[in-house]
Amino acid sequence: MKSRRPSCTDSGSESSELDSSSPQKFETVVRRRMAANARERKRMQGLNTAFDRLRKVVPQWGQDKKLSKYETLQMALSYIVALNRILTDSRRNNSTSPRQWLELQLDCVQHDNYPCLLGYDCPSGEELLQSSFSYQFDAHQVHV
DNA sequence: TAGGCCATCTGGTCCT
DNA sequence: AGGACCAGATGGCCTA
Repeated sequence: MKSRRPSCTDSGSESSELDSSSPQKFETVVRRRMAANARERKRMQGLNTAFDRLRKVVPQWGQDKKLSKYETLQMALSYIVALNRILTDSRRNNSTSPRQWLELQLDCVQHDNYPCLLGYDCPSGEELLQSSFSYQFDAHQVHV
């Protein structure tokens, strides 16, 4: 848990909602607000857990730093599209030999980004996928 | 020090 | 009525 903003309802409040006439009413409002805050914290923690799980299954080539939430979503989107493309292409070229299929995949390669693939010296599955997968970390854009 | 990212609070809206 | 979800505001931490 990171830093917490000084809380209105955890201590005292300037919220208009708290202009309650009786002390009992005030107490009820404060209790409700605190419960709502706790629920919201829990909800956001659930969301963050989901992001962490997504980060684990999404590739992070060359990124030693943890992906931001935005980057994680962009990467996931790009990853799904790339997988889908590979699946579609492999079905379409069912009759071709593995070598021919590989060559077809390499047609999609962005040669500027992954020059190692040019010489066919590292056509592993992951690199093949990477080649048709071009989420730009710095540009925050998907190019598939 | 500015900017990015994040956690938290809060009030509004919708749903049960 | 109360919970879930959302978006805006705010302030802390970190890095270039």
